[in-house]
Amino acid sequence: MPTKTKEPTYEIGEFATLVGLSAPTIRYYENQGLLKAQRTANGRRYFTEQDIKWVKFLLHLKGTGMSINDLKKYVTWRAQGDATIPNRLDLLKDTKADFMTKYRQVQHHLQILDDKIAWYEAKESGQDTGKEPFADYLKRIGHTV
Amino acid sequence: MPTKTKEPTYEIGEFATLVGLSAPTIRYYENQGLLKAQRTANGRRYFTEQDIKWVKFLLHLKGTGMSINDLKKYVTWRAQGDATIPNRLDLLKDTKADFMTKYRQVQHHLQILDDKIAWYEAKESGQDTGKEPFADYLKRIGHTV
DNA sequence: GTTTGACTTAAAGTTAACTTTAAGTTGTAT
DNA sequence: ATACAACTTAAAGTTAACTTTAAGTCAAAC
Repeated sequence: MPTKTKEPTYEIGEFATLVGLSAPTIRYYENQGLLKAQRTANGRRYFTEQDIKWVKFLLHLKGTGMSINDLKKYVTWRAQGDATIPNRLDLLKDTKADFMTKYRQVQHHLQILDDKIAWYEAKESGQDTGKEPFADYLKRIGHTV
Repeated sequence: MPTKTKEPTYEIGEFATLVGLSAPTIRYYENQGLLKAQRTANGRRYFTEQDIKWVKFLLHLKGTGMSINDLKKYVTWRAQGDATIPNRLDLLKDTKADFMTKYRQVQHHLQILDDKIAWYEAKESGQDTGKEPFADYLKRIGHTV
Protein backbone atom coordinates (compact mmCIF):
# COMPACT_ATOMS: atom_id res chain seq x y z
CA MET A 1 0.00 0.00 0.00
CA PRO A 2 1.54 3.29 -1.09
CA THR A 3 1.79 5.99 1.51
CA LYS A 4 -0.43 8.93 0.86
CA THR A 5 2.03 11.57 -0.39
CA LYS A 6 1.36 15.22 0.30
CA GLU A 7 -0.15 17.13 -2.59
CA PRO A 8 2.40 19.37 -4.30
CA THR A 9 2.06 23.11 -3.88
CA TYR A 10 3.39 25.89 -6.07
CA GLU A 11 4.57 29.42 -5.50
CA ILE A 12 3.06 32.08 -7.67
CA GLY A 13 5.70 31.99 -10.43
CA GLU A 14 5.43 28.28 -11.12
CA PHE A 15 1.69 28.36 -10.70
CA ALA A 16 1.39 31.16 -13.22
CA THR A 17 3.46 29.19 -15.72
CA LEU A 18 1.33 26.10 -15.17
CA VAL A 19 -1.88 27.90 -15.99
CA GLY A 20 -0.39 30.01 -18.76
CA LEU A 21 -0.59 33.40 -17.06
CA SER A 22 1.92 35.81 -15.52
CA ALA A 23 2.45 36.16 -11.78
CA PRO A 24 1.07 39.73 -11.81
CA THR A 25 -2.03 38.49 -13.57
CA ILE A 26 -2.54 35.87 -10.87
CA ARG A 27 -2.26 38.62 -8.23
CA TYR A 28 -4.64 40.74 -10.23
CA TYR A 29 -7.15 37.89 -10.40
CA GLU A 30 -6.84 37.37 -6.69
CA ASN A 31 -7.44 41.07 -6.07
CA GLN A 32 -10.52 40.81 -8.23
CA GLY A 33 -11.73 37.95 -6.10
CA LEU A 34 -11.57 35.32 -8.82
CA LEU A 35 -9.31 33.08 -6.80
CA LYS A 36 -7.92 32.80 -3.32
CA ALA A 37 -4.37 31.79 -2.52
CA GLN A 38 -3.23 30.16 0.66
CA ARG A 39 -0.31 31.77 2.45
CA THR A 40 2.83 30.47 4.15
CA ALA A 41 3.79 31.71 7.62
CA ASN A 42 5.80 34.42 5.91
CA GLY A 43 2.98 35.67 3.79
CA ARG A 44 3.90 34.04 0.51
CA ARG A 45 1.13 32.70 -1.68
CA TYR A 46 1.00 29.04 -2.52
CA PHE A 47 -1.31 27.09 -4.77
CA THR A 48 -2.52 23.50 -5.16
CA GLU A 49 -3.68 21.25 -7.98
CA GLN A 50 -7.22 22.29 -7.15
CA ASP A 51 -6.25 25.90 -7.80
CA ILE A 52 -4.86 24.92 -11.19
CA LYS A 53 -8.14 23.26 -12.12
CA TRP A 54 -10.07 26.25 -10.90
CA VAL A 55 -8.05 28.79 -12.88
CA LYS A 56 -8.18 26.66 -15.99
CA PHE A 57 -11.92 26.47 -15.68
CA LEU A 58 -12.12 30.25 -15.25
CA LEU A 59 -10.01 30.64 -18.39
CA HIS A 60 -12.40 28.42 -20.31
CA LEU A 61 -15.31 30.59 -19.25
CA LYS A 62 -13.30 33.69 -20.05
CA GLY A 63 -12.50 32.20 -23.45
CA THR A 64 -16.18 31.99 -24.29
CA GLY A 65 -16.47 35.74 -23.84
CA MET A 66 -17.13 36.21 -20.13
CA SER A 67 -15.56 39.41 -18.81
CA ILE A 68 -13.74 39.62 -15.50
CA ASN A 69 -16.89 41.23 -14.19
CA ASP A 70 -19.05 38.29 -15.28
CA LEU A 71 -16.57 35.93 -13.72
CA LYS A 72 -16.77 37.91 -10.47
CA LYS A 73 -20.53 37.47 -10.44
CA TYR A 74 -20.15 33.77 -11.05
CA VAL A 75 -17.56 33.39 -8.30
CA THR A 76 -19.66 35.37 -5.85
CA TRP A 77 -22.71 33.23 -6.53
CA ARG A 78 -20.63 30.09 -6.29
CA ALA A 79 -19.47 31.12 -2.82
CA GLN A 80 -23.09 31.55 -1.76
CA GLY A 81 -23.91 27.90 -2.30
CA ASP A 82 -26.47 25.88 -4.22
CA ALA A 83 -29.23 28.45 -3.82
CA THR A 84 -27.56 30.50 -6.55
CA ILE A 85 -27.35 27.72 -9.13
CA PRO A 86 -30.21 29.23 -11.15
CA ASN A 87 -28.32 32.54 -11.29
CA ARG A 88 -25.17 30.82 -12.42
CA LEU A 89 -27.05 28.77 -14.99
CA ASP A 90 -28.69 31.91 -16.36
CA LEU A 91 -25.34 33.63 -16.60
CA LEU A 92 -23.80 30.68 -18.41
CA LYS A 93 -26.73 30.39 -20.78
CA ASP A 94 -26.59 34.11 -21.58
CA THR A 95 -22.87 33.74 -22.14
CA LYS A 96 -23.52 30.90 -24.53
CA ALA A 97 -26.20 32.82 -26.41
CA ASP A 98 -23.84 35.78 -26.88
CA PHE A 99 -21.11 33.41 -27.86
CA MET A 100 -23.22 31.72 -30.51
CA THR A 101 -24.22 35.05 -32.00
CA LYS A 102 -20.62 36.09 -32.34
CA TYR A 103 -19.62 32.65 -33.49
CA ARG A 104 -21.97 32.78 -36.44
CA GLN A 105 -20.83 36.28 -37.36
CA VAL A 106 -17.23 35.25 -37.20
CA GLN A 107 -17.89 32.31 -39.49
CA HIS A 108 -19.23 34.73 -42.05
CA HIS A 109 -16.18 36.95 -41.64
CA LEU A 110 -13.98 33.91 -42.20
CA GLN A 111 -15.89 33.06 -45.36
CA ILE A 112 -15.17 36.50 -46.77
CA LEU A 113 -11.51 36.25 -45.77
CA ASP A 114 -11.24 32.88 -47.49
CA ASP A 115 -12.90 34.26 -50.59
CA LYS A 116 -10.52 37.18 -50.67
CA ILE A 117 -7.51 34.92 -50.30
CA ALA A 118 -8.80 32.73 -53.14
CA TRP A 119 -9.40 35.83 -55.25
CA TYR A 120 -5.84 37.08 -54.73
CA GLU A 121 -4.43 33.64 -55.42
CA ALA A 122 -6.34 33.43 -58.65
CA LYS A 123 -5.18 36.90 -59.58
CA GLU A 124 -1.58 36.10 -58.71
CA SER A 125 -1.47 32.91 -60.76
CA GLY A 126 -2.91 34.57 -63.82
CA GLN A 127 -6.12 32.54 -63.61
CA ASP A 128 -7.79 35.70 -62.57
CA THR A 129 -11.08 37.25 -63.50
CA GLY A 130 -9.53 40.21 -65.25
CA LYS A 131 -10.66 43.43 -63.71
CA GLU A 132 -13.72 41.99 -61.98
CA PRO A 133 -14.20 43.73 -58.63
CA PHE A 134 -14.20 41.63 -55.51
CA ALA A 135 -17.84 42.38 -54.75
CA ASP A 136 -18.82 41.06 -58.20
CA TYR A 137 -16.60 38.05 -57.72
CA LEU A 138 -18.39 37.30 -54.44
CA LYS A 139 -21.77 37.59 -56.10
CA ARG A 140 -20.65 35.22 -58.85
CA ILE A 141 -19.50 32.52 -56.45
CA GLY A 142 -22.63 32.90 -54.38
CA HIS A 143 -21.69 34.99 -51.37
CA THR A 144 -23.01 38.29 -50.21
CA VAL A 145 -20.80 40.89 -48.62
CA MET B 1 -34.83 52.35 -71.87
CA PRO B 2 -34.54 53.63 -68.30
CA THR B 3 -32.52 56.75 -67.81
CA LYS B 4 -29.31 56.24 -65.86
CA THR B 5 -30.14 57.71 -62.43
CA LYS B 6 -27.41 59.30 -60.34
CA GLU B 7 -25.98 57.08 -57.64
CA PRO B 8 -27.27 58.02 -54.19
CA THR B 9 -24.86 59.58 -51.72
CA TYR B 10 -25.04 59.72 -47.96
CA GLU B 11 -23.92 62.12 -45.29
CA ILE B 12 -21.90 60.70 -42.46
CA GLY B 13 -24.83 60.00 -40.12
CA GLU B 14 -26.81 57.92 -42.57
CA PHE B 15 -23.68 56.26 -43.88
CA ALA B 16 -22.66 55.28 -40.36
CA THR B 17 -26.08 53.75 -39.75
CA LEU B 18 -25.93 51.85 -43.03
CA VAL B 19 -22.64 50.19 -42.15
CA GLY B 20 -23.47 49.73 -38.47
CA LEU B 21 -20.99 52.18 -37.00
CA SER B 22 -21.24 55.61 -35.37
CA ALA B 23 -20.38 58.85 -37.16
CA PRO B 24 -17.38 59.45 -34.87
CA THR B 25 -16.10 55.99 -35.68
CA ILE B 26 -16.33 56.75 -39.40
CA ARG B 27 -14.32 59.94 -38.82
CA TYR B 28 -11.86 57.96 -36.75
CA TYR B 29 -11.46 55.40 -39.53
CA GLU B 30 -10.92 58.17 -42.02
CA ASN B 31 -8.28 59.74 -39.77
CA GLN B 32 -6.62 56.35 -39.58
CA GLY B 33 -6.54 56.22 -43.37
CA LEU B 34 -8.90 53.25 -43.68
CA LEU B 35 -11.30 55.13 -45.89
CA LYS B 36 -11.54 58.37 -47.76
CA ALA B 37 -14.67 60.49 -47.93
CA GLN B 38 -15.55 62.87 -50.70
CA ARG B 39 -16.50 66.40 -49.68
CA THR B 40 -19.18 68.84 -50.73
CA ALA B 41 -18.29 72.43 -51.58
CA ASN B 42 -18.94 73.25 -47.93
CA GLY B 43 -16.60 70.65 -46.57
CA ARG B 44 -19.14 68.03 -45.55
CA ARG B 45 -18.31 64.41 -46.10
CA TYR B 46 -20.43 62.30 -48.40
CA PHE B 47 -20.29 58.63 -49.23
CA THR B 48 -21.38 56.33 -52.05
CA GLU B 49 -22.48 52.70 -52.42
CA GLN B 50 -18.88 51.84 -53.17
CA ASP B 51 -17.88 53.26 -49.79
CA ILE B 52 -20.50 51.08 -48.12
CA LYS B 53 -19.05 47.98 -49.77
CA TRP B 54 -15.56 49.01 -48.80
CA VAL B 55 -16.36 49.58 -45.13
CA LYS B 56 -18.31 46.34 -44.95
CA PHE B 57 -15.34 44.51 -46.37
CA LEU B 58 -13.04 46.18 -43.84
CA LEU B 59 -15.40 45.09 -41.08
CA HIS B 60 -15.25 41.51 -42.31
CA LEU B 61 -11.47 41.58 -42.16
CA LYS B 62 -11.65 43.24 -38.76
CA GLY B 63 -14.06 40.54 -37.64
CA THR B 64 -11.49 37.87 -38.39
CA GLY B 65 -9.13 39.49 -35.92
CA MET B 66 -7.28 42.10 -37.94
CA SER B 67 -6.41 45.15 -35.87
CA ILE B 68 -6.80 48.72 -37.13
CA ASN B 69 -3.05 48.62 -37.61
CA ASP B 70 -3.23 45.52 -39.80
CA LEU B 71 -6.01 47.13 -41.78
CA LYS B 72 -3.86 50.22 -42.27
CA LYS B 73 -1.10 48.07 -43.72
CA TYR B 74 -3.55 46.39 -46.02
CA VAL B 75 -5.02 49.70 -47.18
CA THR B 76 -1.58 51.18 -47.76
CA TRP B 77 -0.51 48.21 -49.86
CA ARG B 78 -3.78 48.30 -51.76
CA ALA B 79 -3.14 51.93 -52.67
CA GLN B 80 0.27 50.95 -54.05
CA GLY B 81 -1.20 48.71 -56.72
CA ASP B 82 -0.80 45.13 -57.85
CA ALA B 83 2.88 44.93 -56.97
CA THR B 84 1.86 44.55 -53.30
CA ILE B 85 -0.53 41.67 -53.82
CA PRO B 86 1.96 39.18 -52.33
CA ASN B 87 2.20 41.37 -49.21
CA ARG B 88 -1.55 41.53 -48.90
CA LEU B 89 -1.89 37.81 -49.48
CA ASP B 90 0.69 37.09 -46.79
CA LEU B 91 -1.13 39.38 -44.37
CA LEU B 92 -4.46 37.72 -45.07
CA LYS B 93 -2.97 34.25 -44.74
CA ASP B 94 -1.33 35.15 -41.43
CA THR B 95 -4.63 36.57 -40.30
CA LYS B 96 -6.33 33.33 -41.21
CA ALA B 97 -3.72 31.22 -39.44
CA ASP B 98 -4.13 33.26 -36.26
CA PHE B 99 -7.86 33.07 -36.64
CA MET B 100 -7.87 29.29 -36.96
CA THR B 101 -5.72 28.91 -33.87
CA LYS B 102 -8.12 30.98 -31.83
CA TYR B 103 -11.09 29.32 -33.47
CA ARG B 104 -10.01 25.90 -32.31
CA GLN B 105 -9.31 27.16 -28.80
CA VAL B 106 -12.67 28.81 -28.62
CA GLN B 107 -14.38 25.60 -29.67
CA HIS B 108 -12.80 23.88 -26.72
CA HIS B 109 -13.90 26.68 -24.41
CA LEU B 110 -17.42 26.28 -25.73
CA GLN B 111 -17.29 22.55 -25.06
CA ILE B 112 -16.45 23.19 -21.42
CA LEU B 113 -19.17 25.82 -21.15
CA ASP B 114 -21.70 23.37 -22.60
CA ASP B 115 -20.55 20.67 -20.20
CA LYS B 116 -20.92 23.01 -17.26
CA ILE B 117 -24.40 24.05 -18.33
CA ALA B 118 -25.36 20.37 -18.65
CA TRP B 119 -23.86 19.67 -15.25
CA TYR B 120 -25.85 22.44 -13.60
CA GLU B 121 -29.02 21.36 -15.36
CA ALA B 122 -28.57 17.82 -14.16
CA LYS B 123 -27.91 19.09 -10.67
CA GLU B 124 -30.94 21.34 -10.75
CA SER B 125 -33.33 18.64 -11.92
CA GLY B 126 -32.20 16.20 -9.25
CA GLN B 127 -30.67 13.82 -11.84
CA ASP B 128 -27.35 14.95 -10.56
CA THR B 129 -24.18 13.14 -9.78
CA GLY B 130 -24.36 13.81 -6.06
CA LYS B 131 -21.26 15.58 -4.87
CA GLU B 132 -19.11 14.67 -7.85
CA PRO B 133 -16.82 17.60 -8.66
CA PHE B 134 -17.04 19.14 -12.10
CA ALA B 135 -13.53 18.04 -13.04
CA ASP B 136 -14.45 14.42 -12.28
CA TYR B 137 -17.67 14.81 -14.19
CA LEU B 138 -15.71 16.02 -17.20
CA LYS B 139 -13.36 13.07 -17.00
CA ARG B 140 -16.34 10.71 -16.79
CA ILE B 141 -17.99 12.08 -19.91
CA GLY B 142 -14.70 12.09 -21.78
CA HIS B 143 -13.41 15.65 -21.70
CA THR B 144 -10.27 17.08 -20.29
CA VAL B 145 -10.12 20.45 -18.61
C1' DG C 1 -35.77 84.46 -40.26
C1' DT C 2 -34.91 81.71 -36.62
C1' DT C 3 -34.66 77.40 -34.48
C1' DT C 4 -33.09 72.72 -34.69
C1' DG C 5 -30.45 68.98 -35.85
C1' DA C 6 -26.48 67.47 -38.42
C1' DC C 7 -22.36 68.51 -39.63
C1' DT C 8 -17.07 70.35 -38.81
C1' DT C 9 -12.44 70.10 -35.98
C1' DA C 10 -8.90 68.95 -32.42
C1' DA C 11 -8.20 67.27 -28.19
C1' DA C 12 -9.25 65.00 -24.11
C1' DG C 13 -11.57 61.07 -21.89
C1' DT C 14 -13.06 56.09 -21.45
C1' DT C 15 -12.78 51.01 -20.81
C1' DA C 16 -11.05 46.42 -19.90
C1' DA C 17 -7.51 43.82 -18.72
C1' DC C 18 -3.66 43.72 -17.64
C1' DT C 19 1.61 45.38 -16.95
C1' DT C 20 5.13 47.93 -14.94
C1' DT C 21 7.37 50.31 -11.31
C1' DA C 22 9.26 51.12 -6.86
C1' DA C 23 10.59 49.88 -2.57
C1' DG C 24 11.15 46.33 0.32
C1' DT C 25 11.42 41.11 2.20
C1' DT C 26 12.66 36.25 1.92
C1' DG C 27 14.59 31.56 0.47
C1' DT C 28 18.32 29.13 -1.51
C1' DA C 29 22.84 28.25 -3.49
C1' DT C 30 27.62 28.87 -3.00
C1' DA D 1 27.75 35.32 4.79
C1' DT D 2 26.54 37.04 0.71
C1' DA D 3 24.51 37.23 -3.56
C1' DC D 4 20.55 36.70 -6.25
C1' DA D 5 16.24 35.26 -7.79
C1' DA D 6 11.57 35.19 -6.34
C1' DC D 7 8.48 36.88 -3.56
C1' DT D 8 5.55 41.09 -1.19
C1' DT D 9 2.58 45.63 -1.72
C1' DA D 10 0.21 49.80 -3.68
C1' DA D 11 0.01 52.69 -7.24
C1' DA D 12 0.83 54.31 -11.69
C1' DG D 13 1.20 53.21 -16.62
C1' DT D 14 -0.18 50.86 -21.06
C1' DT D 15 -2.95 49.54 -25.14
C1' DA D 16 -6.53 49.41 -28.62
C1' DA D 17 -10.39 51.21 -30.25
C1' DC D 18 -13.17 54.04 -29.82
C1' DT D 19 -16.23 58.04 -27.44
C1' DT D 20 -17.04 62.43 -25.65
C1' DT D 21 -16.46 67.28 -25.37
C1' DA D 22 -16.18 71.97 -26.85
C1' DA D 23 -16.68 75.40 -29.93
C1' DG D 24 -18.22 76.45 -34.10
C1' DT D 25 -20.66 76.13 -39.13
C1' DC D 26 -24.50 74.97 -42.01
C1' DA D 27 -29.09 73.23 -44.09
C1' DA D 28 -33.85 72.28 -43.78
C1' DA D 29 -38.31 72.99 -41.50
C1' DC D 30 -41.64 76.04 -39.68
